[in-house]
Parts: sequence; structure tokens; C-alpha cells
Amino acid sequence: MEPAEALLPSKRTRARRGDGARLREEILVAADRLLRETGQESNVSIDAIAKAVGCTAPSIYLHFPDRRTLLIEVCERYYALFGATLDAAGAAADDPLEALAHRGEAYVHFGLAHPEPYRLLFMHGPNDVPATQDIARVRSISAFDDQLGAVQRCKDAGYFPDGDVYEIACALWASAHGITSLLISKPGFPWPPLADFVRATVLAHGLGLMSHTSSNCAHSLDLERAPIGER
Amino acid sequence: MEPAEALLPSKRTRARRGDGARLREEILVAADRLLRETGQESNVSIDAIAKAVGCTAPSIYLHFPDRRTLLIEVCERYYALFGATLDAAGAAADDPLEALAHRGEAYVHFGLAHPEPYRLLFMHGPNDVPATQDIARVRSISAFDDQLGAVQRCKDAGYFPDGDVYEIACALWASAHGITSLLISKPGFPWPPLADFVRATVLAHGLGLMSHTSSNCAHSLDLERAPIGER
DNA sequence: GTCATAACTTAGTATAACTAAGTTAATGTG
DNA sequence: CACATTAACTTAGTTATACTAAGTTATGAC
Repeated sequence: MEPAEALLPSKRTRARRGDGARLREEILVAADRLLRETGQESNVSIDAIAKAVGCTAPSIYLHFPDRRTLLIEVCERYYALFGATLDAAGAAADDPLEALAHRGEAYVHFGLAHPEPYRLLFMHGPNDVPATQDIARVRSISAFDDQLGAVQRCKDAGYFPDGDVYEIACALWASAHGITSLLISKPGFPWPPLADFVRATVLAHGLGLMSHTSSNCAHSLDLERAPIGER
Repeated sequence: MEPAEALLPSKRTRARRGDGARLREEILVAADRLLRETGQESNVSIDAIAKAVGCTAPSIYLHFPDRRTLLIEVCERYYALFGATLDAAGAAADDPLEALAHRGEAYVHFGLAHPEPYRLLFMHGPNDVPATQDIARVRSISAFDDQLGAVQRCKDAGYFPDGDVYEIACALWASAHGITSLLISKPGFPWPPLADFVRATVLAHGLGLMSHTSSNCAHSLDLERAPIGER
């Protein structure tokens, strides 16, 4: 029998050999809890996490290179469910354009339900965390390829005959992101009702690109794919 | 004659009485220079500013309550020109819908030309700086009222007969913001060409909301004004 | 038992924002 | 023109932060 265990709140027992990942997981869980409870990334300090876990601060650096990378991993866990959520929302509609609107609404709602993760993943500066610049990861967490599919189904149904699927997917992403991020940044602004806000954007694209030939506007859209974004 | 002036790089002479604002101005200029030179808000520390100005760190707190408020003021100076820039871009077009597209392009270009100011003013968290939540200031720096006017001119020209001007203005702002902020956040992503990107969004709104009555989509837009944004 | 080493801790550095309390010098007043 | 007032600024510090160097503990193979 080991000596009387102290009754201190969170005295961790050292992990078994080969089970070092246990602490790693506890760190992620604690950081997530702190993020949700405090609602602000800045409150999730290394010391706060260590205290919550019951280990010391330097132990965290055995499992994560730095604080930001740790936080990004916490946030990315939320977005593991993101694609499935959007798909489920889209599947509830028969019409593919309607499905696109549902996906857009679901996108915004998901972002608003988890504002700080959204902010860290999609509203950072270009040099904040290298991981957030990895294109494959960006495509993955934003469910971009699913979005391409959803737009393609619209095109297949005849919705935007002259539109470029890739560009429309980007434009709709940008719109949904714009709504989400503005609502997160400026919650006090008198925004229109959210559902109509999203729907108007999606339907505008759907209808506008449909009636493209009847345009009374001087310029055609002449869409083309770009290899890389230019400043 | 005063004793031999040291030849140190930036030995400030104390301001005259009643001219305390001189240091304030020098601080703003120096912070702006640092922001542009380093390209990252995090590099513009109080110490760095003080060193650049040639004063000591605490002197800065005689003129600004905290670092973030100071930085916001630096950024807002950029956006003093914003409204005029958008107006100029819009004035170059005859057709009001075309003008709206020009405004959108100008919006994105301005943001990309000054990414860090844009980021600090429009991509922050809700609790970062109180000043960024002031609705009047938000309307002012984003040139929202001008945008309302530009949308109204489209409606007057018959562009979106069933559309709500306020909601369309918000939607177009969100789209332009979405493009701008995603390009800032994810510069490595293979975005479509910027001009077409913006144009497609604006024209989609213009054309889509025009052809509203001919919609083959089940739902009408039934737009209505909201008093305040709900989560 | 013993020993290699995975899993941690102790003690510290560096840099950041911000503050308390003092000093310097410009200027209105006698 | 002395001199008191006080705006304008400094010196010296506190606290909080991310992160590191170097040590210690205990697990489990032998």
C-alpha cells in the first residue's frame, strides 16, 4: 500500500511507461475546457493549462512545440465534425441549390457555436501558426472538397450553366465566412436575420448565375481558374 | 546656449507646455512605421515604439490608455481614406451595379494593401478592444452608410426590386469582407483571380435579386430588417 | 536488485504590459 | 526677474507571460 495520498485537488499520478500520450490527451482536454469556460484564447495560458491538468508548465512542452500549436490542435478537434455537420444539413434538402443554402446556414451556425475555435482557425494573421497555412489542412477543416461537390451537384442540376464550380465554391465560402467572422467580430452590429442573410447570398448566386445570359450588365463573368492567390 | 547636445540618434527635446500632443503624434507615427516595416502587430511593442520615438515606455501611457487602443488608432487613420477611396472607385462607373462591383473590388484591394490594419479593425475577437465594438465607429470606418447609398442607387435604377437595401448592403459587405479576410488569413490558398471573384459576387446579387420573380426555387427571400444580430 | 530511460520537476531566463513615485523644465504671476 | 505651479517626462519597479536548461523520479526489462 502506497503512503497516504494527499487530498489536493488534482495531483496527477505519473503515466506508465509508453503511455506518455496520456498527459498529452489530458492537456488537450483541459485546454479545451478552459477555452470554453473563459471564452477567450488569451485566458488559456500554459500556466493555466498546467494548473488545470495538475502538472507543471514545462511538461506541456514535452508534448507540444509551443502554445499556439497546442491551441490550434484543440480547435481542429471541433472541426473534425464540421464536414459531417454540413453534409447532414445539405442532405435534408431535395433541391441541390437548397442544399447549398442549408450548408451555408450550417456553416455560419457552427462558427457562431464555437466562435473562438473559428477565430483561431480562420481569422488569424498569415504568420500566426504555420499549421493554419497548410493547404491540405485548410481544405480539410473547411470541408472545401465537400463544398465543391455540393456546388457541382447544382451545376449538374442546371443551376449555373456558365459558372465555374471552383470559383463559385470559393465565392460561397467567402460569403459564409464573411458573415460568420463579422458576426463574431462585431456582435453588437445590427445585422439582418441570419437565415435570410445566408439564404440571400446563396440564392443570389444560384439565380444570378442562372440568368447570366439575360444580363443587362456590360461585362460577362468570364471566369477562369487561378493557380495561386495574388496579393 | 545649452550644453553640447548629445549626438545620439533620437534624443527628443521635451515638448513645450500645452504641446503635450506632440509626443502623442510622434508615437502614432512611429507605431505606424513599425507596423508597416515589421508587418506584424505583435512586433509593435510599447518598448519598440518608445525606442523608435526616443522617449521612455511609460511616457506612452500619458497619451494612450493601453497598447491596443494605440494600435487601433493607428489603424483607423488608414481607414479615414477608405470611404473616399470606395466612392472614387464607384464614381468611375456609369451603371450603379457596376459601381457596386467597383466598390467591392476597391474594398478588397484596400484591405490587402493594408492587411494588418484590416486585421486589427475587422478580424479581432469580440473582447479585444472596446473601441472596435462601437457601432458608430464601425459604420464610419467601414463606410457602411456610403455603401447603403450605393445599394439604394441600384434599387432606384431597378436592380433589385424585391430586395431590402439594408440587407443587401450587409450581404455585399460580408462577401467583400469574406474575400478580404480569407485572402489575408490564407494567402497560400489557390484562390480564383480576385477581380472575377468580387465581380461574380456582386453581379450574382444584382442579377439574382433582379430575376427574383422568375425563381424556380421553392422559397422566396422574404427579407426583413432585424433590430439586432442574434447569436 | 540494477540500470536504462520515459516521464516528469525545479529553477531559471527573457520579454512583455503596465504602474508608482519621482524629476525636470516651461510658463503664468508677484 | 524670482518663484511657484504643473505639464511633460523618467527611473525603478511589479506582474505575467512563453519558453528552456538541467536535474530528478519511477517504471519495467533483464
